[in-house]
Amino acid sequence: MAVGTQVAVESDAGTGRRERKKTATRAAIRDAAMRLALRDGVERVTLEQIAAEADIALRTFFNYFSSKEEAVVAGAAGDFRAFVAGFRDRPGSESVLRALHEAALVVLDQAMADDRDHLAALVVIRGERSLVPQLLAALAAQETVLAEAIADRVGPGQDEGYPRLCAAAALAALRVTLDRWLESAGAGAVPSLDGLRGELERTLGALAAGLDRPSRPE
Amino acid sequence: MAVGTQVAVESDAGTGRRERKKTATRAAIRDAAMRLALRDGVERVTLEQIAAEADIALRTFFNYFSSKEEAVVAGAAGDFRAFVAGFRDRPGSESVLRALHEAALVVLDQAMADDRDHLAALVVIRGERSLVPQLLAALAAQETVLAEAIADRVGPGQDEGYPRLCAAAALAALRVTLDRWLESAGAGAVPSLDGLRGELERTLGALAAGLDRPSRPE
DNA sequence: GTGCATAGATGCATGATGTGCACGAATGAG
DNA sequence: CTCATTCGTGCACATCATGCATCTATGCAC
Repeated sequence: MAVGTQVAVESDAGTGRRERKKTATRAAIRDAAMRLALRDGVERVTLEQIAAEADIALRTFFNYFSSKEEAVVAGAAGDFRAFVAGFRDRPGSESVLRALHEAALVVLDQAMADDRDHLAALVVIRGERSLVPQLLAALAAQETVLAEAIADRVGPGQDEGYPRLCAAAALAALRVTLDRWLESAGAGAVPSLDGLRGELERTLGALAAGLDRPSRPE
Repeated sequence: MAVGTQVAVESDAGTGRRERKKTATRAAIRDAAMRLALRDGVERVTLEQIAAEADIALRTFFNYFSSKEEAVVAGAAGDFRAFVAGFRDRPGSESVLRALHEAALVVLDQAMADDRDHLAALVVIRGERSLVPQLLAALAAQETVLAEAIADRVGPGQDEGYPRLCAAAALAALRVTLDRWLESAGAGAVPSLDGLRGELERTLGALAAGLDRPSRPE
């Protein structure tokens, strides 16, 4: 490898060649899984194919992921982690939901700037029922982390249950918003990012304003 | 069978012996899976054991569930469905969140009155990481149904995204509340149902009042 | 009741998944 | 260079999951 080979996406724990190789292998597997799943459908791809595509032994696959689904979802899961990490970095002047909103926008921008196709993962997942559980599990894992971050942000001595409730509701809101956006994509190509931004604004606004509604009088 | 043999929990589609046998078999498998999972741990139970316990052929298992996890989670999934169905039955005089709250209380009461151990499922699931995805998937499935029910309740022409957002946030809130309650159970026995009721009240109240909070000034 | 059409249960064969174990090669530390 | 550790790999094995063919029970029409 020459000097400035390729990019340095993801969290390349730059310490030592070993670590670098590991993250590279992990990325290779993830991308291979995604590529094949996109081409043939998740169900019709075998681990053997993925291993071959990533140029590793079948047995090695399990050193990185415990199932095919986990590998395919890994990309999206990484974005979730980035989102939560981004939330932590928001200035304390922003309220909780404001910070969540801004963090979401930052992740969106990063995803667009990145070469990897972040949309592909979501599109595949939406189309394949078997991936939903894994995606939700990845989301739930971040929910715990996010709850801690929220607890740190609002400080102690507050409403005991607020952090987890807020984390769960916020992630649910983001999930629904993203889902509706992808749905509206459906036929056409990428439907304006601005539409997504607007939806985000409205959704989180609704969370802030309160979710109750009267029933239809009739 | 004599006159009043046993109970009639679940949704015994009472039409014909065939349907009755099917639901009975399904329940037998579900209960067998739960019993064995509770005794030995989900991972250490094989489908063969479950099939033997439920007195069916291994192959037959797959006529009812597509995986061991699905069978174990089936009980909880049924409660979710009951909850959403109960929501539909709430009078139109109640606001959306009010109706959700009442429906939750009704399901709780039913679960307590029932002979089947509804808590067991949740306890097992909490303890076994591999079940989380399946549970979340079951919840997500009901999220769609709930969103439709909410849409019907508030009537058309409203905020386009409200039903799904509300459904997702409400189910997330219920999940978190239940989880916190089970967590607090931990050591001791069943920690007062009234505690759970109170938590529910506060959680849904928070959803109604709005979730934003200022960050810690410091 | 008789006979038919269909749904469900079962067995068999087979591919795919996932894990424990052991060995060898690459890596990093001294 | 030497050693300890980590990681990749092959092998064996149990389990999971599905498609196909077959057999049986059920429901229905008459």
